[in-house]
Amino acid sequence: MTVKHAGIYKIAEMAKVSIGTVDRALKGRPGIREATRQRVLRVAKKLRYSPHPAARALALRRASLRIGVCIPREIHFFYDQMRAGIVDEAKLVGGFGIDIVYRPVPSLGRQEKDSLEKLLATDVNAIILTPGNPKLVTPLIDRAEQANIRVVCITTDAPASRRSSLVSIDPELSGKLAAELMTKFLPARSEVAVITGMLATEEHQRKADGFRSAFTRDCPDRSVVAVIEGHESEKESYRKTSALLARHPNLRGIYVSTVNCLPVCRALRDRGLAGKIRLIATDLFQEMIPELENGTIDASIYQDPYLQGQMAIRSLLDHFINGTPIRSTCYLNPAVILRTNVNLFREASTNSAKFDVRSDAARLKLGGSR
Amino acid sequence: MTVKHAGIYKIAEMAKVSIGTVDRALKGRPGIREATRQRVLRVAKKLRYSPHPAARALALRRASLRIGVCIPREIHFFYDQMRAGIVDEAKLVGGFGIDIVYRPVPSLGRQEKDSLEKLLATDVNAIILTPGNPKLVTPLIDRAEQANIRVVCITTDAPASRRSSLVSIDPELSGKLAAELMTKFLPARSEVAVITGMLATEEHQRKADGFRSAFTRDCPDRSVVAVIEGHESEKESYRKTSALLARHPNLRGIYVSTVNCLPVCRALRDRGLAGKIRLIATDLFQEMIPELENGTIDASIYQDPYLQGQMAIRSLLDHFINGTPIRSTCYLNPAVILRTNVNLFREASTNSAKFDVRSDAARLKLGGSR
DNA sequence: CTGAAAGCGCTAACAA
DNA sequence: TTGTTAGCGCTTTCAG
Repeated sequence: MTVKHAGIYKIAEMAKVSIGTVDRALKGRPGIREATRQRVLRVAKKLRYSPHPAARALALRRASLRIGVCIPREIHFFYDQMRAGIVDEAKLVGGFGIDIVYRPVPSLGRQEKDSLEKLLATDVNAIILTPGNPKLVTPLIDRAEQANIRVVCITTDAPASRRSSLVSIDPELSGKLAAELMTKFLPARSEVAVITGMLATEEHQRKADGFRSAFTRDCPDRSVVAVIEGHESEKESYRKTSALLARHPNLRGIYVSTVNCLPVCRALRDRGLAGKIRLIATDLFQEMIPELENGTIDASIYQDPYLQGQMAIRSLLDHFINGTPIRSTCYLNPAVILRTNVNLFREASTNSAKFDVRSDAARLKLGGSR
Repeated sequence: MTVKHAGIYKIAEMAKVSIGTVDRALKGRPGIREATRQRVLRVAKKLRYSPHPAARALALRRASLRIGVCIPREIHFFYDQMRAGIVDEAKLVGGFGIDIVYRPVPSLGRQEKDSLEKLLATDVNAIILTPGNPKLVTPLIDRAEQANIRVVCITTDAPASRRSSLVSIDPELSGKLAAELMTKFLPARSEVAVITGMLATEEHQRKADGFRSAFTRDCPDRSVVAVIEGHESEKESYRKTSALLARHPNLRGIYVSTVNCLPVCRALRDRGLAGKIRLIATDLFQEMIPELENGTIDASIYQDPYLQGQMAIRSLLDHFINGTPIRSTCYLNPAVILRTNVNLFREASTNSAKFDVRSDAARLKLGGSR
């Protein structure tokens, strides 16, 4: 049976006060005697009161929920998707009065502190951010949470902070998934290599570890003959890959755990090894698509930034609107992209990459200005 | 710059009428002179009027959007997920006043006409359904659409009808995806077989076709030596699989394109072939998990009924709330499930299967009864 | 400290 | 055919 949801009038009636007082009690506003507040709260609890979102949205002229978004602008193909996910999801329930306050940083970790500080001054209710420099922002995150601002980390984490939630792909799982595919692609006794960014980055380290542990698990003939750091440099990656190929003529597979797979493709092609060595890449952008289609890249482990953006907003909405507690970590399933299904991804539709930044920024103001 | 959203008062002012008249014009209600209506509508269009959802939800006592759901109860593991996706998604924006009217059929195609007819009598704004018997329900779907009720088909289609939208996995793509994985798992010159339900079902036929065409594409040494119909019967599937294995000692891979993979696993195990023959299955349910973990099943192509349910609701919400036109078909990406990531799926969390049907039904009444 | 009352944008019943 | 008005449940201001 449906619970007859009581409103503040009902509470007022039962507590023998006016709705003004009820509101004061509920919102923790001053100007009410402690005893009265307790009484009202007790009644509210008994009635299982929860505010009617539509009524709130209507009464508040301004948006009832302001979410600050502090994510990088670069790398575009990745963060544009993330932003689109955030905006789309917010737009869906825009009528509730949700404001997205978009304060990007130029790239991961740059000007993070600044941006975050500005955001904190905007009286947002929540913040979505990609910590690029966890140590630096942890104090700010903690300060936000203390000020009752929910912080959701996305894609990258600030593990030592008090952030309310993390939405991301488990890097270890990414690595393991790549490894499982690789083992299924290759016969026993195969040599493979990992190409990463730099192992000092925790995420890269964990991907590499995940890959190695899963690849060599219960099959000691398999070996990871090299873990190479490309430092996100095209040149360096190309050079090191070429050297790797020369050094290991028996190499049968490569796992590129960063976004930097194109130089690897090039190196393979230049040595006539494209399609002969199994290549598992990471994420997806336009230039990768032909490589998937021509078979140079066998598969890609996709982080789905769009989905991550959506999920971050969703958990926030569910929390603020329905009172659901936020899950402290939400590990998403990495998608496996193959030649067959690459066209189903947003990155493959030509227009998805086109963003008119100005009009997009305008659209970001969602329901707050009605 | 943010568009200053005009309300009905503004329209009334500009058109020199009262808000009552504006409402009549906008809603197509009677009791208004045609000339006036045109004038009002013109003004509204110029002002790019769109109603404030929160205000509507508040003013309407009853839900502003009623969505009828006519999906099967069986097979539980599949349709329970779909229902959960629908309910969760609706709940997220529950405050808008969204009612889900749940009118299940016992199983796919059974009592469909009846259920649908009852639903049509409930004055819903939209219907989500899984046509099990397309020919039979097409007239009903058309009738609904004519009565301005949006019909969204989910998982299965009624292609000849006027349904507004289809949310599903492209069966052909499923087959192709399985084939691509299979080719990567196996050396050249491998023999494989397909086990399906019955080829008379269009979906099964298309999966099998997709698989065959992708598997034999640009590699004529590969061959699909058999396509077997299990007719969703455990016994028949087991028997036929065993016979298949006896008949084709060189068989290297099997693609099970229906949910009926357990008898195949059993047959493989009984002949000592588990883990030696590559097995690609379809969908996911609890009993499959150990088979994935022990390596009998190498991969599964997952339709994600939960996501499909979500998407169906989303497109409806986006349409009714924001006025977005409904995409006539929405093909989702089938997830690839491997041993590594199986635990990330809802089916793998033990409690996900537990539904208290009664309380769940109660919870279905979402925002309408406040 | 508490109560009363005026909206927020829209719907729908009732007057004119 | 058109206009007026009373809410929907909540926020907020202004009086007591």
